[in-house]
Amino acid sequence: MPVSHRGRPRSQDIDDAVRDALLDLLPRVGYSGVAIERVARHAGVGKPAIYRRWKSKAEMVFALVFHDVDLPQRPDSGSLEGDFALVVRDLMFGWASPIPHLTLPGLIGDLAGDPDLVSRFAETFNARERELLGELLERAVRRGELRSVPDPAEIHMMLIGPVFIWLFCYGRLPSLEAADRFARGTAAAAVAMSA
Amino acid sequence: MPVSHRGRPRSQDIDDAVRDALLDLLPRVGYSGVAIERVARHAGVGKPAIYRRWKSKAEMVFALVFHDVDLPQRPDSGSLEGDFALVVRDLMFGWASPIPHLTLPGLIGDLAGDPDLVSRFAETFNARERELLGELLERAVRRGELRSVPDPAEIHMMLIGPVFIWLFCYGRLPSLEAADRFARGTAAAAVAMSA
Amino acid sequence: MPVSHRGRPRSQDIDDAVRDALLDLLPRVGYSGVAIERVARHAGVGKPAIYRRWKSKAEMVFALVFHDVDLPQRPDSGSLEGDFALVVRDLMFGWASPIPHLTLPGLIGDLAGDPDLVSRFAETFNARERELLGELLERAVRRGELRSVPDPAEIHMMLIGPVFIWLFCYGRLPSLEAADRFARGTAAAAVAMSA
Amino acid sequence: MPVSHRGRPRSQDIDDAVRDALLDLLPRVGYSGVAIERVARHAGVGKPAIYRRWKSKAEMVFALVFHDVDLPQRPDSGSLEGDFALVVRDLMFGWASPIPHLTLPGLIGDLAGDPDLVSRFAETFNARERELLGELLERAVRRGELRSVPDPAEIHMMLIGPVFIWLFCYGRLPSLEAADRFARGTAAAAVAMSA
DNA sequence: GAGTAACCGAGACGGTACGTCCAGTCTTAGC
DNA sequence: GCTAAGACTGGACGTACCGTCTCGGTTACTC
Repeated sequence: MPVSHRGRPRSQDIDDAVRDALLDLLPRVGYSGVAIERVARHAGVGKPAIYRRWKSKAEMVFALVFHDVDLPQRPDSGSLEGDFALVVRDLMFGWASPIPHLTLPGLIGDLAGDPDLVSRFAETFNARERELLGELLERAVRRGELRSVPDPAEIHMMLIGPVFIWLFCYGRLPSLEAADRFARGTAAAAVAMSA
Repeated sequence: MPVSHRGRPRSQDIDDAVRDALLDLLPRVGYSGVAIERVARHAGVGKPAIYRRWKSKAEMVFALVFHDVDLPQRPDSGSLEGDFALVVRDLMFGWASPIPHLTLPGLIGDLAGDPDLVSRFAETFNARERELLGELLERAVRRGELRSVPDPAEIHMMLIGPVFIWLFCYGRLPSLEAADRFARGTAAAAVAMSA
Repeated sequence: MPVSHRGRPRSQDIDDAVRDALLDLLPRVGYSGVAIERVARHAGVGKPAIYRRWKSKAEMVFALVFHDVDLPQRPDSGSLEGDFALVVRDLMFGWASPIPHLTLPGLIGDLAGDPDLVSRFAETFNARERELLGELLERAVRRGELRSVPDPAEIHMMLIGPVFIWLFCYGRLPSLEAADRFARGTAAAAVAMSA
Repeated sequence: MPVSHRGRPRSQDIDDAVRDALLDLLPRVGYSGVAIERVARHAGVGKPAIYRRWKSKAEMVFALVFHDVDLPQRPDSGSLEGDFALVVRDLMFGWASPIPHLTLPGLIGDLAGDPDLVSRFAETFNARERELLGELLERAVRRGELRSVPDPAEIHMMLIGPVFIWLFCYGRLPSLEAADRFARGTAAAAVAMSA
């Protein structure tokens, strides 16, 4: 059933132009170099058309860049440690690719000012990941590696936190060996936490 | 031997005024609300006097707020898990206090633009912490909990990463139980990684 | 016979609400502070309802404020000079009252863009005044002060022009003495122009 | 002795570019079509550079367009009426030329909001004209046409007022005959007012 | 007296312009 | 010779407003 609109409907063309402009600008000038005015100019669009859609740069970037990210399928590697290793590698390569690399830290820096956006970020951005983690942990329980399923959110933080720090506070990717060590360590941590 | 300067020496009064102004502004307006111009106005100082000392807001905040942070003494709790628990609690309460809480994510967001600052941040900010962690891990080796000392930097990331995510991506402090679970998990991870 | 309309007739309530809103806003914010949107908001009415009635702010203000101005009765003072003195005083006090004072110069400034409105303004706003002036001049002819009746429009301009300049370019009312001097001078001018 | 400046001096290039842009835009789009933003864009200059120089559009237009207007020399025509006729014709053609024609009414409309600008406008714009009128009236006294010199400001208003009304309220130039009638009438008025 | 077509009011839209804040630079004077 | 202060330029901010368009609903003619 179509929703009834009260005034003039929004132009899809503008949505598209803004998205294109943003995805063009982000890798070239980084999150802090993206200004609403610049996006508007680049998209050939007025600023209020953007402010009508999103109430801040953070909101816009979140909606257009991070909202609908699809997570890769992760095959069963046969062990919790192997499964975690795949997750860590996906994270590393996902966040090291230009747009997330240039966007994530700035976006998180802007989250401070908008508690509502924080919760949506937490929910939307991580929900699918936690769901996948849940499945993965259940497999480990079935395998007998874990006694019970720990809170996937906590495992999630233990997996992404170190990668985030490494990338954005140390400015470099962890080595593959280090990544595998993380995976091994986190697998052991999961065991300890599920006891 | 003191270095000989050509020309007028910098005024210590200005350093002090700027530091005071910054520490007054940060908790009131947050990192993003701090503008060089505003700090200068608040401190009754010209902008070039600030730009002469630090080349950006990030640099200034880093130098004045994070550079000389002293870490608390951490007694030997008798076990690796207990030692980690103390570290995690210190982190939680340290980062949750107003200035770091309002400053860290924005500062990390700005690090992206300045690779040099990233390294200094990594070195300075974490060096002492890694040193303390090293001692703590050696104690664990002596106790027989660990076979060898893992890279303190990696353990450091595993401890601070999840806390960072929790605080700044989820917008809330972990519960004390969760913090202790982290400590237990990370202790197990250290064991696994030192094998 | 009333004209037959196809469709829904205009609501008188809206006309009234708009007039009230305009007359409330004008003295408070001045001509330039009156925006169609603001009038509409103040009147609790949609903008198109206003645009459907008048094609611009100037048109609306002209129609609602200046169209139906009634001129005061002017008794026969016994001499052309005395009659002119009354006209000048009426003008002075009329234009110095809040709404015309805040409205006239802005409205005239906007006339530039709308030649059609200029003519309606010239016709409507001044027609009655010219008519009264005509009577007054005829009285002067009958009295023998003038040989013939000069063009009332020209006399009109000579009476209102200096008052306009004084009020809106010099920003103050002429003194009563000056006003009387104007009247005496213009009476002499009328004599000279009717010769 | 050159005045000592404390900070960076203003760029003459910007003054020139803004003046050029304004004088290019005014005849093309009229006073109301001139926006600070548009002038800035046209001049390739930032808006604050304009706001630093003039606090409003009216101020800028007044300063750049009307401040330094030179009045034409007016030869002695041999009679007060003839002298007035020349003044009226100068006014007519001066104000009918594109820039004043498109600018004056809007500018006067904007004066309302700025009493300070009103006085400067009154002083600067009219001072020279009043001075010339003073000379002209003294000539008439010497000729014996006037007994004494009336207030040049009042004569000024009687000359420019009707022309203003004709041009900007009636939207057309007076005929030359009408202009001459004005001159004759105003000469008679001056006689009556100087008695 | 139901159908229909025109017109209505409200509100959201796209875009221009507003006036201000701030980043970063330049100029002059002082130490 | 470097410092300090102040004024400068221009990019970006977030908002008010303009004039238009879409929409559901009302009204008066038509059949």
